[in-house]
Amino acid sequence: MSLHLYDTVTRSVRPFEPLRAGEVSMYVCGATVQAVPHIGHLRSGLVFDVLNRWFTHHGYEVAYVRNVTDIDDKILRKAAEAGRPWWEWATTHERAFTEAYNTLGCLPPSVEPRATGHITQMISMIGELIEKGHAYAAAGDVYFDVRSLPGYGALSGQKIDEMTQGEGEGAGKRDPADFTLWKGAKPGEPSWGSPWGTGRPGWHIECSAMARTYLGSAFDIHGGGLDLVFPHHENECAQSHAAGDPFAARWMHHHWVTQAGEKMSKSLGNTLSVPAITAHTRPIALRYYLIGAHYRSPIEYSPKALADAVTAFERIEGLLGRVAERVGEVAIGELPAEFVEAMDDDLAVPRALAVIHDQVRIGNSSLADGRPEDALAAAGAVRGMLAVLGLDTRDPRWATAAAGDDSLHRATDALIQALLQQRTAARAARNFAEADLIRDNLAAAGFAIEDTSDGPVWSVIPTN
RNA sequence: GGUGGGAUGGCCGAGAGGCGAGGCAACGGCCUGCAAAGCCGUGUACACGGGUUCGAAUCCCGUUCCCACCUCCA
Repeated sequence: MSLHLYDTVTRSVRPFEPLRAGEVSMYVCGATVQAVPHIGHLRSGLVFDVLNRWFTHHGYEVAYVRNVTDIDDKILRKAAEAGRPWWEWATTHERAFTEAYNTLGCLPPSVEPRATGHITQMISMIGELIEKGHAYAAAGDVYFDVRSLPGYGALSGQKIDEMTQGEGEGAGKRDPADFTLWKGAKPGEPSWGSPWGTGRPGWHIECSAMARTYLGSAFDIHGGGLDLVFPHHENECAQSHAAGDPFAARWMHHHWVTQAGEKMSKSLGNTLSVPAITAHTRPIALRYYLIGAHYRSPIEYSPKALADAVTAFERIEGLLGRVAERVGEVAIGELPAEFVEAMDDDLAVPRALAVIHDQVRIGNSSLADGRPEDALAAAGAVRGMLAVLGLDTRDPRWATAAAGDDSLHRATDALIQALLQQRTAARAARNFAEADLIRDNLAAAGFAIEDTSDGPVWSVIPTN
């Protein structure tokens, strides 16, 4: 089966066919940089990172745009509360997001355009909308005329007359459902010049303008969190269609991270930052955890679930380490067919992980049964699968101080081998008290010892 | 009020008419001086009530409960 992906518009999984052969264009709504990121935000980055990697695996040239909303009401308000310039506030938090994405191994997008860098494009698009009769200026603001576009509401399944309300009052608004394209300047707020007076852009127009700038009027995929379907994506879609752009060929939305059944969000105060977790859990294991559920299912966060995931990942690492130690270098191998099939089926990562664990068991059995070549093959497949998910333990980005430095490793190994020789001698003399003392001392220092049929093997105990 | 998504064994989490995904935990066994790791084995799970069917966790009808979006939100 070829690559199939779920499309929010048709509410079904359908084959993926790129607009241009061999290329994928993808626009993802990134962060509004008003606060530090929590693991829910990172899940978003992770979902599209895995998709991006999978496209690359299929040989596509991917144009991946993830925007940064660096001007909005909350940024202005929070910066003011903190007594800091809004641009500094935005930059500080953008940096925090970048760091968190990097920590979890997200490959950087092709471009990360900022809203404030594209005011010109937004103004010209708003001009087009007014010209075409889909927008109107009123009292320094410009609104999109929702009733002027017949298909409005198709993406989210909303009907204008059955909605609770629009985005709120607004002086010259014709319909409560109309939304703001341009906000007239208020004293003390940043503003830019425009044909309708000084002001700043509304939220939705930035994505329409930036998607067009980088991906053209038509592109393959538009993605984001489920909560963006309405109003954000509905409105983007409306603007771009009204301006004459075919816009996104399909839409993908991921679920979020919940705690006690509720969505993790700033306003609920049930937020968990990335540093708060990486203080006790290795980033690669956190990535394994956050990637492990299907992207359209919620992840119910709990420390227990995270700890279980860490243990499960250590099982995978265990095989890789064991084979490397006892057989030899594990190269990145071919992907098993079932793995490819799972990934092609709307990114069924849970099933893909099951394939990894099956191979881990095969590898371990092979090792136990004395079939090193089979073990090496299984480990290679495992490494290949991990690599495509961004979980390759050998990728330099995950390197830790202990494992990353070759000379340090050699020195450590020499010391430990000397101790292990003493222990082996003690065991041969059936002096188990001494043998166990050596093992206990090494454990206290952070090294695990395993007695295998090939002799003792040491490893660093992960600090999570 | 409108629109979506859910409820799966002790826990997490897939699946979507027949063959018990996978992980974690537990228990038994093998291996081991003891460990650790690993391997083998052990579960009659699908919110509830009806129905369709040779067969339903999966389809249909009804019920209960939960969550989200319709205001900013990944």
